[in-house]
Amino acid sequence: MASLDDVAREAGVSASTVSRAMSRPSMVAESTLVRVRAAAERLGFRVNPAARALTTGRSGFFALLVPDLDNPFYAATATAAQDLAGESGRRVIIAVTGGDPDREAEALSELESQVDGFAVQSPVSSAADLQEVHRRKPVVAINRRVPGLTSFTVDTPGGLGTVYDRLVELGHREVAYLAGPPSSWMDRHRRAELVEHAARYQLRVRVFGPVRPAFAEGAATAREIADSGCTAVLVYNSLLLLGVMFEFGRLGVRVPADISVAAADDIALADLPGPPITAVRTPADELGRAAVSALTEMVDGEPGHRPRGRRLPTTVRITDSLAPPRTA
Amino acid sequence: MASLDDVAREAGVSASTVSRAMSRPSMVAESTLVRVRAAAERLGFRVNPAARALTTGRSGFFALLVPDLDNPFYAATATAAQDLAGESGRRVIIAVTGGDPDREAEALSELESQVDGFAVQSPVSSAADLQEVHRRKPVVAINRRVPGLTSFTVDTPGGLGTVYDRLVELGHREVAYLAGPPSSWMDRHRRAELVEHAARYQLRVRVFGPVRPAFAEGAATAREIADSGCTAVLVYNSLLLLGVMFEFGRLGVRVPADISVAAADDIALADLPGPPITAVRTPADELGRAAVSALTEMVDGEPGHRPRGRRLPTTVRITDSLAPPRTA
DNA sequence: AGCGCTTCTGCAAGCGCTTGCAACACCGTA
DNA sequence: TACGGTGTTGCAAGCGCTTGCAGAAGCGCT
Repeated sequence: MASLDDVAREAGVSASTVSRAMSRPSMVAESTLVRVRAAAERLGFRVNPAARALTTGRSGFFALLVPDLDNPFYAATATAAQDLAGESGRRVIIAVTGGDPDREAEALSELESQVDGFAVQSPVSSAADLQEVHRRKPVVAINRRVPGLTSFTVDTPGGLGTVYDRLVELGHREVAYLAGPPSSWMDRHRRAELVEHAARYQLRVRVFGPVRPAFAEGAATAREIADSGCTAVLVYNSLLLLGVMFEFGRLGVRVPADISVAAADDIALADLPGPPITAVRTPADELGRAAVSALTEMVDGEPGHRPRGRRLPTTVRITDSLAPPRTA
Repeated sequence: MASLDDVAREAGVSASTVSRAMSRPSMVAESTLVRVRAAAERLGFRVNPAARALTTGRSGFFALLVPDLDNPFYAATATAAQDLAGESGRRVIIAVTGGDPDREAEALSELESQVDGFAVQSPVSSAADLQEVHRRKPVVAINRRVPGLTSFTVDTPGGLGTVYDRLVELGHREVAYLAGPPSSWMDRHRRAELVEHAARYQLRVRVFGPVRPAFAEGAATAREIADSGCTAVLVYNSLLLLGVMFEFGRLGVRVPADISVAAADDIALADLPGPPITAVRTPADELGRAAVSALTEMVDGEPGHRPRGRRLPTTVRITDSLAPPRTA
């Protein structure tokens, strides 16, 4: 593999000039630039990122920690993050933590010297630990608000509020909530919202789960929900809801005639044929992009600067998957 | 961040000794080792991978190129690959290519200097291009046999054969195949198998799709399949099949009374409640592990060595999702 | 002609680590 | 006692790049 020196020799200039031609072309005379580029081309030269990282202290990597990859929500975030990072010539290293605090901590410490910043999706570490890392490398939190860190969340509770309202309006009194993983900050948040609403409107809420947010888990819980007498069910995420509905189909439970359904995200529901399903649309990709762009800002901007976090708004799609309760 | 030198000073030895204590402890006297380790601990020292990469030419990264992350099959491969790589202290960089030859080529060339080897899942590049890269960095192919490269595939066609046999035995004459993405070598392979079987048994096969292997796409095609008069349907992957069955449920099409179903992988079907579904179980995780272990072998072993590829066997689960055709 | 500028380039040090080589101590053996 | 090992350590070079500094041109001005 050709090195800077090889190119320098080939182009008849010094290595420094080649280096500058590569990373700060504006510092180099047009004519030299052309010569250097030609030489580089001829030799098939590519800068060695490890060497560059060594001198600059920047690796060109961001790390994205995700609980798992099976969840399409995370997959979407990851994909979007990669794409945006690519635009500034960076890569995103995805580390799967399984939602396990130990693995998350391990990934953080292990990657600390290899990346320029962290985006932690649904972090399970303590705020203190995250802040600690943040003292050395930019850290942004996704899907959970962490004091002291730039955080991006989604206003799912707000969106769900709209759904509850509609349910109340339709006359539902007995509503099921199928909960996601207990480690999820988001899920806890939503349940709090639920309880509050319940109190306000004299809804009775029955919580099912918690479960892994997987299709099969949804399917496995469907019967229990159907038998519970609840006239509507809200589900932690769309994949789970598909599982639930899948099983409803097999059990002969009709939506919405027998039971109303809604999900807290929209990912897997997006292109479904037939009558649309009530969902709180959560911009997973935007979450990924926001995180990367915040990291980029921190790395490229002046040292102390910490971009503002945001709570991304959701849009709620109310459809005929919500109907008056059977007995009403 | 503490460096080797800092530790050396702290422990009262030379930097070389610290280096050896870190990477080849057996070369260092027990007593020194203890001292060095204590010093390192005290200073919170971690070796700088970029610096190490610079001298050794090894980054400790493998790259895994996948078409997309939404497909649970790929997600499973990726997760397994990461886990195994972790055992030898390596990381897997996941690059999403979208199944696009250009992006695949770009990822290959961009990552070439940053990783110790490539695992390319369902490669779409030409064999020549892949071999070219392989001349400089180990490359293993997953899900496609590439001459000159260690390749790992799954014997899905073989498994499907068993399913066909069973269908014929049950009296089916008109079978649907819902095809996956046209870029998929595997899919082409399966269709070839299908045609061959069809000829041999006087089956009539109707191909639907190709479609993206996503739940919604399956659901979208379900009606067409149901209306086609086929008495059985084989589906490219399990996620698609779930989509199909989901819609069947809504359409009132009963499985297996109205139509028999089977899928070419088992991922999303695994923990489903209720009567199991006929599937060719494809060991996605094993694929990921095999690839990583081959790469490891090439990197750690002697230069010219190229591990043998394998075609992983599938196990077929025949269940009551296959039944005699309605009209039979 | 001489001055201060700006623009471009090269020198050389250094990023943090690995590793071939040589130095040294210490051992058992001849 | 002298010798070849063996085991342990340090020296120093070097991996490929970046960057502060200073020198060399070239410029428009007075």
